[in-house]
Parts: sequence; structure tokens; C-alpha cells
Amino acid sequence: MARYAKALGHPVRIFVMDLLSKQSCCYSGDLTDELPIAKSTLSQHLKELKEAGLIQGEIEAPRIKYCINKDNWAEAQKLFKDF
Amino acid sequence: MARYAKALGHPVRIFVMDLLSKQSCCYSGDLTDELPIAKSTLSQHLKELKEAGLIQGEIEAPRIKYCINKDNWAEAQKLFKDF
DNA sequence: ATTTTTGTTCGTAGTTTTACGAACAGTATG
DNA sequence: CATACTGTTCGTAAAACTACGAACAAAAAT
Repeated sequence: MARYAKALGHPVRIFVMDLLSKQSCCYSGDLTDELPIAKSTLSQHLKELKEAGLIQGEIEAPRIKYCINKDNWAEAQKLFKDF
Repeated sequence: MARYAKALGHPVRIFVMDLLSKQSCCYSGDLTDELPIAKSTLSQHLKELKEAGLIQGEIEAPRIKYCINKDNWAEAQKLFKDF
């Protein structure tokens, strides 16, 4: 629970999750266009979301398609709701 | 949104919010009894929750009664739900 | 008035987070 | 094969987080 909250505790990561919740999938490039941060920084945030289990990446060469991890996202929402 | 999530991104603060959601109010002493941390550390966590707007403290000398800030908590829950 | 109770603030230390650019790796394209 | 595209990893630096004990503040109890 704290792990999920912590992963969401940054504006960039909220932005990413918000986008993914609206369009289910996206590429890093979509995000770098809209966010004023270096691609290496974005990569770190995506890594954190991935390690928290909130998203998953699928190789679609030469890009990577990121999607919400629906199971874990559902669990996180349930945890917040039941709180 | 990120502010609320960040405030919840620590096990101790989750514990506090969980307790408060069950019994609406509590004193610091209740928490120090149950948590293996120094009272100064707890005080810092409570301060963070307070600054994030999730709880509020009311002096009830010589103690302080902490309660959930219902308005902000409701807002936070709505934000998570609508996500 | 002194002591006790409750909790905050201060100073400190170690760890983690956030951010950047440079260098690297893998795949696609010319 | 060489080049371009996409993204990760590495090294670094500044800031924030976490935790502790000691010192402090305010009110209650003795």
C-alpha cells in the first residue's frame, strides 16, 4: 500500500499514470514530448512505476510500449477504496 | 494528487491513517505505544500528514487529539477513484 | 512552586530521491 | 555496413527523507 502510494508520489508519475488510464498504452516518446524533463529522468520514473508494479513495458522495436498493469492497478484502487 | 500520494508513501503514515480511519481520532501516545519509533520521528510523520492536509490536530491539554481532515480525505479518495 | 506529562523543535547522520548529460545497446533504415 | 532512432545505464550532484537523542515548551498534577 505504501509502495503504491510512494510510486504515485511524484507529479511526473501521476502524469504518466493519468495518461495511461486514458489511452491504455503509450510510448516514451509521447511522454518526452509533453514533459519538460530529460529522457534519462523519464526513464527512471518509468522504472519506478514498473518496479512498483503499476505499469509494464512491452518491446515493440525500436520503441517500448507501456501499459498499465491492470491487476496491480485494480489492487491499488481497492486498497485505497477500502481504506 | 501527488502530494496526497506522497504523504501516504510511508508505512508509518499508512498505519496512522489506517488507525484514524477506524477510530476517527487518536493521541500521539496511542501511536508511540504501538510503533517502534522515537516520539520525535513520529512527530515528524504527523507533521507531514498535517502539512499534506490529511489530518488535523486539536489541543486537548496536555495531549493533542489528531483526527482525519474529512474534507481533504474525501477529496483524496475521489481523486484516486476517478483516476 | 516544583515535578510530571505530552509533544515539538533542533542538530546531526545516513540513506534515498530527483535530475542531468554522456556514453552505451539494440533495432531499423539508407 | 554505416547511420539514425529509441531508450537504458552510469556517474555525478543537490535536495529531500528518515531516524535518533537531547533540549525545549506548555499545561496538569502534586
